Amino acid sequence: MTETPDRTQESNAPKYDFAAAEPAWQAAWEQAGCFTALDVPAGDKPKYYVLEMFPYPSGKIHMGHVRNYTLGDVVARYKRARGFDVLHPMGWDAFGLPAENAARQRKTDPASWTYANIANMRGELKRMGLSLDWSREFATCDPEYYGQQQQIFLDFWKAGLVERKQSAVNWDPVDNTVLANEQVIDGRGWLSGALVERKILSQWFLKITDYAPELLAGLNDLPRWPERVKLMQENWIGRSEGAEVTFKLAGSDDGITVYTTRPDTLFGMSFLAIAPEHPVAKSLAERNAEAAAFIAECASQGTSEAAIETAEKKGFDTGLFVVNPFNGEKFPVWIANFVLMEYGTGAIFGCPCGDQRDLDFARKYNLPVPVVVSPKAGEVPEIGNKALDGDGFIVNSGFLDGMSTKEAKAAAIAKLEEIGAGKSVVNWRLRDWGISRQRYWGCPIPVIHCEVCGPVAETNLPLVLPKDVTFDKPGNPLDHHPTWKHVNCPQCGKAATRETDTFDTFIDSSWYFARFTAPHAKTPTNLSAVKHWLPVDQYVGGIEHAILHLLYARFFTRAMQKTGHVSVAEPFAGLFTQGMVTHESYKDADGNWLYPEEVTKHADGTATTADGRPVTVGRIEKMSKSKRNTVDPGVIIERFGADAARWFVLSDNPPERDVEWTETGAQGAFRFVQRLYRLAETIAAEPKVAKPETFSGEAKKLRQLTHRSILTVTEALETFAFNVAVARGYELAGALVGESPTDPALLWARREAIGILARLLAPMIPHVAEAVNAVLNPGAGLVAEQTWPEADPALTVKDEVTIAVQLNGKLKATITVPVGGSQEANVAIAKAAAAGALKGQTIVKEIYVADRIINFVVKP
RNA sequence: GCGGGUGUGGCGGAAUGGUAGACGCACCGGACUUAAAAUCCGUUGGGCCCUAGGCCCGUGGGGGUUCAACUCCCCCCACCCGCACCA
Repeated sequence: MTETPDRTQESNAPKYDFAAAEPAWQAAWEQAGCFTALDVPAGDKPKYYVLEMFPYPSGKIHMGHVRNYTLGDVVARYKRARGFDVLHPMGWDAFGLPAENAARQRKTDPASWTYANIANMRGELKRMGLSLDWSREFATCDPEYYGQQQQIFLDFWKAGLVERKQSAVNWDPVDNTVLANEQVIDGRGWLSGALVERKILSQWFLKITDYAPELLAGLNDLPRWPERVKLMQENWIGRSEGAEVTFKLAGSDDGITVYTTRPDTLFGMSFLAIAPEHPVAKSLAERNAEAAAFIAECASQGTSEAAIETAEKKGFDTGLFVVNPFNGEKFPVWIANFVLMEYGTGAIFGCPCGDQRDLDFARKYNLPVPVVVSPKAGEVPEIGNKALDGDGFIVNSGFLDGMSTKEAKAAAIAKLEEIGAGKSVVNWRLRDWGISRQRYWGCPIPVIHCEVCGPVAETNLPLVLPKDVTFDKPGNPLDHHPTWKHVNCPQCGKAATRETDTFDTFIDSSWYFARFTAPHAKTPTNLSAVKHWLPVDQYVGGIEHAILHLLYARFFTRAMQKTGHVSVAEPFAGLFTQGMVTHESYKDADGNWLYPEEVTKHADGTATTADGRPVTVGRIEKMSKSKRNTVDPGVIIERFGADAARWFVLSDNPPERDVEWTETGAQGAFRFVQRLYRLAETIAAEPKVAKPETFSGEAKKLRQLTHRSILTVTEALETFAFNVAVARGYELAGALVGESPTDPALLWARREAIGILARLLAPMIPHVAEAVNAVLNPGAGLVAEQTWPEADPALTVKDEVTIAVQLNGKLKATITVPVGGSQEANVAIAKAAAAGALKGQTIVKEIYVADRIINFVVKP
């Protein structure tokens, strides 16, 4: 009892104990059921569906998740306060390669690894205080989910949206395994190091190309999508108008058909090039060893378009010739590694003067470069190493001479049709969606292959993955399984084989947003629920998904609409794409990457390891495990609290840009949370006064700031300018710092300000907002259940304005005048204010923009 | 290679074609303290002039349109995202 309390320690302790408060407020929200929604709500509250891209359960949340889910949570909490009935669910994109890799390395099975990761990450997300309806949670690897997905696939099949086609995969000839593109490094298998081959397999496809026109046109119905995302999708779908032209092989009745968008340049032909997989190339390879060798070389380039296009342009002269239908001349046929079999007809005609790639190819193999396009009508320009790929005028081209490229296209097509050598066609870059994966940890494709009946639908869903699989040899464990694939045909009863491929995981993420509306329905969707909740009003995720995931989901939704599973065509009415989270990277003297916690930074800007070895501070890069420049959100939340972590990821820059995580920034956020609570305690302890009749001076100014803050924060939240909302929060809080006043009007205004501030910031820092509210109004309800503050219009109108006075556009003075003052009066004031600068100058012109600027154009 | 984006103080960034640098971080100075931390107050784009005060330069680089350009147009550079089997 004689112990003296350590006063130093006590005064050092933060007043706001986030570690105790945050879980307590989370429990209070849960108990009040603030965030649960009904599948089919009664009543007439408007609905708002907020969704963030669900995470892959890698084991721990990362800063990208913290940012993504905080952004979505701000929207969800804000919309709730605005009176919307909000649906804000969370789940797990749980199938995929990492679980199989973990199974191989650690001898665990993918399911238990995945579910353990989910359990851990669920805890971390809950600690963030997100306003999620956890009752809707599911993982895509739950049989309850993927069984419904199998049903959808069978419905698509019946509806004619599924087909079986040949397509190429990356084949590792040593491990006898199909490789993902990311497992191919510099053309070699990541584990075996063997040169990867292109191998053709029979696979399942969804006919996304049937919807190409709709997917393109539908972009016009998405005003709340970023323009750049729509542009990327438009280019990806790649509608082009051109012509198919058939070139007769010299001395044969056979021909090669090319697709071209430049029929106007047919007279500029220099060669014809075909893809290595083109039938003509293949048949040549059968009798020509050199051709076969070249084709094999091309096949070692891998399947990714980037790899093919960045590879050195190479060709093989087949010795064959084709005849140009316009001028009857003969041109050589080459096999070229940059011609894609998947695009157009797998063959092009080469016009070097009008296409850079063709020109590079012609220069490399010394092929002629006939000039047929000119920027000026009638002139024939010199072509160096730069092709004239823009619009212009046609020269040296017979009947096309003198026409613009646009006119010539139409004329050339008309002629082709007239002579029966070609026709006008619309071509799409978009290819059908190959959905077969030769892997275990995915949704089994519910098909049985019968020699008599062909492929037949599995009748007993869900078709569940077998658990007794081994990962001790390469390849697909489903295929290795001793019994799983051997079944009887559901139609004829004869012995048959199960499909051992699983679905592309992009399918899992193409309808989860629909399943969230009724996650426990016995059918894929509950129509009443999807009708009520879809489309998603605000979708939030990374820009890296701008094309594939979002396009697949748009297609899948249309296909589900056709098969009666949903009632809308577009899944996401609003889209926001966030930037990445970055951090400085560090290397030691031996060039090894170091984690931030291994690095000590010094005042002089240098850095060392804990034991004093020098550290090179590298570039700021996207947080990634390989560069070790990651910061664990769990550690950050433990040190600074969930609110501080949320505040920091919102504060430092606009959400669509990359954000750099910095220790000092996190500390700053922590201090703000503390300051806010301290302010509330200070103000709560001030005398409570009745609302005065009038406000003047400082009190009026504070009230004006408070009510303008309502407008500015509201606008910032509506437009995703969360960093601006944060700045306004700092501004209003800053106005409340300092000694407590005695003026009753100011006391009243301060109490009003801190209460409104808490509500304005609650979407961003919900825990401390509750704490502030509780200390100001003990016993009052939760902020999470309050409506959004409303500004008093009388306090938000500006009565004075500061106008810039410029000479020749350069600022010379500012004047503060009543809003709406007359031009005459304001110009007179401006002349007086800038009298010094105007001395000896003649005013040539006055530019007057009311309430903004006065610019005197002057001459000496 | 192709498609899409980004670039503003020491740092993150703000700015309907109209006062560039709001707000924050960091730094520096002051108050409080035996001291430190925390907190509070204040300074801070660069250069120049003799103070008051004023002048010049300045939004990746170069050109252009305009009374006025971070903002619009053209060319270039650097970095980032995507490229169909990573999610």
